[in-house]
Amino acid sequence: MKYSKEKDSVMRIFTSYLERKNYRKTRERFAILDEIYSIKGHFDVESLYEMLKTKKYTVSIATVYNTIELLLECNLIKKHQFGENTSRYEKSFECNNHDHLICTNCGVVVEFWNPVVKEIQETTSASTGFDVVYHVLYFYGLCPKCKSKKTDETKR
Amino acid sequence: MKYSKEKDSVMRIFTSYLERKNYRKTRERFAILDEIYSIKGHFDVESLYEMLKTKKYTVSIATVYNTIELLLECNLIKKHQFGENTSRYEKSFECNNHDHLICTNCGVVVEFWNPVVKEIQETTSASTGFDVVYHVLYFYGLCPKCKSKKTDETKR
DNA sequence: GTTATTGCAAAATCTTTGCAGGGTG
DNA sequence: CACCCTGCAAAGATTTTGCAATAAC
Repeated sequence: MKYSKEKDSVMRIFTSYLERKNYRKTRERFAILDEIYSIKGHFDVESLYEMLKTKKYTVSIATVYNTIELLLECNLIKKHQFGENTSRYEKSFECNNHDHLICTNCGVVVEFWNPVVKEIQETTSASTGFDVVYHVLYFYGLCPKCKSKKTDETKR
Repeated sequence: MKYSKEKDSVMRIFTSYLERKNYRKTRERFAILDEIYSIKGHFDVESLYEMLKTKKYTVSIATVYNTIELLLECNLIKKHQFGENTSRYEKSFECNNHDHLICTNCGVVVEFWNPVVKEIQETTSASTGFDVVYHVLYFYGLCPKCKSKKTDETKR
C-alpha cells in the first residue's frame, strides 16, 4: 500500500463515514478503497475484482459490490453508465469537476473541464430546492477520427 | 393510432432514415415508434413491451430492442441510465433541451431547463473537435422532501 | 459473545443471439 | 423470390441474494 496524501484523506473520510453509520471497519473495505485510489481513470467491477485478486487481497465479487455501494454513499466514487451495459466508476475525491465526451461510433471517452457547469449546478439548486451533491454531464457525438471517416464514406 | 403533428414528423424522419440505410419499413417498427411518441416522460423496455402487448400490436421483446437501437441511431429517442441497472428512454424530437435532477435517496426524477448547457456544448465542440449531437446532464442530490427528512433525523 | 460482514454459489434481471419461418422490397 | 426482419427460447452478462462461516466490536 503506497502512501499518498490523497489516499490518507480518503481513508480518513471513509473511516469516519463507517463510524458515523456504525458500520464495521473491515480489511476488505479498506483494501478496495486503496485499490480504487490507485487506479487512474475509469474502471468496472470486473477489472477491480481482478486487480484485487492478483495484487493485494482477494475479496469476493459480492463484497466488491457492497463496498462500492458504501463508497457511492459517501461520495468517494462516482458511477457512470456511458451507454454500455456495464457500469463504470471513478474516484471522485478532489477531481469531481471534469466531464465526459463520448463517441457514439467508437466508444472513446474524453474528459473536459468547464467551470460554467458548476454555476448551472448552483442556479439549479437554488431554483428547485434540491441539495445537489454532484453532477454528471455527457456529450455524445462523433470524435474527430470517426467524423472524418464518415465524411470519407459520404464522398464515395 | 392518434394523429398528431409531432408523430407525423417523427414518422417521416424515421421513414427517410430507414430508406437511406436500406432497412425495411415494417409494421413493428412503426408501431413501436408510434407507441413511444404516445408516452409522456420516461419509459423502460419492459413497460414499452407491455403497452404494445395490451394496446395495439404485439411484438417480441427482441424486436423492441432492435427498434430502440435504430431510434437511438437517428436521434428520435434518448437513452438514460439514472443509476439503476435498467436503462430508461424518452422521445427526443423537439424536446432535447431539458435535463434531470435525481434524488439519491428516493430516486425521484425532476426535469429542468437551462439554456447555458447548450452554450457549453458549443464551446466544447469547438475546443475538442467532437461533433456533439446531444448531451445528457444529471444533477444528483437530495430532493426537498428527503432533505427535510434528513434534517429531522439529525435533530433527534 | 453478538451480530454485521464475508464468501460462495445460486438466482434474478436485463439484454443479446441463433435459427426457422414470414414479410418486405 | 431473395434475404432482411421477426418471434421464440436459450444463452450471456451483470448484479443481487441466501446462508453458513468468520471476524469486528
